[in-house]
Amino acid sequence: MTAKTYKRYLITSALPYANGPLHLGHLAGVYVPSDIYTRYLRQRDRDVISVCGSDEHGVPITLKARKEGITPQEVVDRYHGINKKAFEDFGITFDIYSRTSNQVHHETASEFFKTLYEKGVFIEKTAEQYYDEEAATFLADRYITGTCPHCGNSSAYGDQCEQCGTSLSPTDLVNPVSTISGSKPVRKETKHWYLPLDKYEPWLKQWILEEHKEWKPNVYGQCKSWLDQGLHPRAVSRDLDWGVPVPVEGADGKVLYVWFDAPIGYISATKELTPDWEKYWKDEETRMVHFIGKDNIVFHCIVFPTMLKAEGSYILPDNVPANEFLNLENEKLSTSRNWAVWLHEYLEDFPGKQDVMRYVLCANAPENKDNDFTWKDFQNRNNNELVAILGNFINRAIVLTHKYFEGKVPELTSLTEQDQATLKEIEIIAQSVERSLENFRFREAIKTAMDLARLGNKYLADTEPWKIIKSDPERVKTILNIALQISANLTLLLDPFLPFSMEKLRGFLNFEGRSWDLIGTESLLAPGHPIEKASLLFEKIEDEQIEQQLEKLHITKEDNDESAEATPLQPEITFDDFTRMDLRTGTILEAEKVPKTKKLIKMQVDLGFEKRTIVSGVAEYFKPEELPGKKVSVLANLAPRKIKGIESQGMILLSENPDGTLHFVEPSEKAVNGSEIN
RNA sequence: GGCGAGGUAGCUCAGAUGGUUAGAGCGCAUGAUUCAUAAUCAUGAGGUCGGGAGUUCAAUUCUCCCUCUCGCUACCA
Repeated sequence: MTAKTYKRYLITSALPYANGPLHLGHLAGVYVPSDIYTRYLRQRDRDVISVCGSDEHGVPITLKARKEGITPQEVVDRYHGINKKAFEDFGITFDIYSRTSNQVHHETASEFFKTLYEKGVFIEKTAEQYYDEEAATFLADRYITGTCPHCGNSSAYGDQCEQCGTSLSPTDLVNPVSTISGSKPVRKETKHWYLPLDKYEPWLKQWILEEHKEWKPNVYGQCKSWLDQGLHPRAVSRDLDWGVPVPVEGADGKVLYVWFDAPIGYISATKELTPDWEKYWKDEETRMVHFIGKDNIVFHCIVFPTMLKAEGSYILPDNVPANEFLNLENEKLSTSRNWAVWLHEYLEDFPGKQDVMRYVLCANAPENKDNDFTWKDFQNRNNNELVAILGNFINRAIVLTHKYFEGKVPELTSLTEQDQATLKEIEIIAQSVERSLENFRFREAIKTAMDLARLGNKYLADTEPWKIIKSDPERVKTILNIALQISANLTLLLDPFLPFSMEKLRGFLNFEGRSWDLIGTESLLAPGHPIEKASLLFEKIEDEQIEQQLEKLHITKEDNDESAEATPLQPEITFDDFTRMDLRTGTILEAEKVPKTKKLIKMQVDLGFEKRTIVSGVAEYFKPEELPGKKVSVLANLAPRKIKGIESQGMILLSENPDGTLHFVEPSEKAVNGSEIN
């Protein structure tokens, strides 16, 4: 809660990375809340702009381009287009949806770097890195493959071995190879710039831990965790040819690291939007709010503020209402496993139902913890809430008006106590919604807003106009007038949440009012004002539609299980290569968990001619007590390696299923310990 | 293993600087009602607030330990 009042608002929403399409998780975590908040502020006639755009730099995009044989620009053009359209289709109304590959951004980011550079903010460090002489370029970690020093996988990447999951540094690799030219890279010195986050630690502690105790617990806690662990300088440049070039002499072939470059995208988008951009970024009377997912907390709460602080002339975010993650039918969303509801596919299956999804995602937003999206819940909320409560109330009010008063708003005659209480309630509800929105409690806000429709239903049920129309038509005039005023108020109150449906409802009512301040007014519709015949605001979603969606996911799951993308075959080796591996049969004698680790088990393995101690990371799938007696295959001549202080003398062979489960490669019972495996 | 977040009715979630009968929506049951997309309205049944110990006159709310889920981090096949 900010005691301070602000003149204007700058809303930023996390820049989606332009190497894939958007799914429900993105919408629920970031864009629906940010859009609701922005629409609300606009409706209050606040000076507000909402900026977003595609994050288009970074190594994954260059890799995707290489894989598909197109340029990085072509990759980002494609997804920028798709995602921009998806946002528009869902009514996410950014004032600008820009992109970091455009010129304004390049200039802005470049200038920002230069300012910090000239102020002497950065630390310069020179380190050895692999260089491809044929391609005349330094190699990003992902562009180098080689043999993993841990598991012997010969196609490990420079940053990680996907076979054993170890994170690596390129210099760890045995026999490194450049994936660009296939040549053997050489080590060469290269200079990089680092942002000394550690120096800003005291300031960050004061700013966040003391001055922003009102941030959400998940955000505050995450920041505290980082600050308590101690911050380290972070490199802001990379050797890569895709990105914003480092604007310093002698920095050829270097670009700004994508995390440095991306948040500046908020600034450049604003610049592109308005020549007045500085008043949004450099005036203390602007309230800046970052909408992000939890994966971005550290960048928006620690790194970017540090950059802004170091630059000196920018304001800092006042709040960062980060959401947690959304699961789908009880499983984590996953782009690579296609476990997602893609925005464009949703609209194909449910055309015109943007608001239904907006509603469900807001009502069940992962505000405090990870939440689950299920199709059944989607159907229930649509049928029981949007259709039964909201749509039905509107329909009742309009149908009755046509039935009794030829579609003209009847006049308000005398008000009973209940009438007055009902009208008063509108304002109370509106204030409550307002409070929730100001505090970024969107699920509470939408629930409260729906109470207005509930109020309408209750009012009709209590006053029973259909009963008294014959005995007291004057009274019915008042009743329907109030029911219609509630409907008009609903268009105002629900507009931030359900913009498409409220547009439609305004059409039914021939109502043009948009201002939030009108809410609570009891004469939004003048007596005699004509309204249209109602069509349905929301329609029921049938079981078959839900089953279809579940079937779709079911198929995805089967595909994943069965034809799980076969990992590409390793490069061919010779028979000699093979014979260098000494594989033996063994039996596990004892096994115990290595203390203070999550996955490691220490085993004694009988190889017949000797006993070995082997440490293996299988504790997540096997209990130590079930291991003794198990036959295993052992790579016996692997160089010993110290793991958690224990020397592991060899490696036990395991196969890994697509779902990550591990299984021993078990020789048959008849195999004698120590026998060679050929 | 360390750190952070979370574990509250069948489901999805609120809440409490510790204090009388712990809340909402959906679902369920019963009743009312028919203007309405079999929609609505009322009433009700459901919870030893993850488990254990401690502090206190009093804990679901504070402290400690344990456990489960998610994330970050370390270690790692």
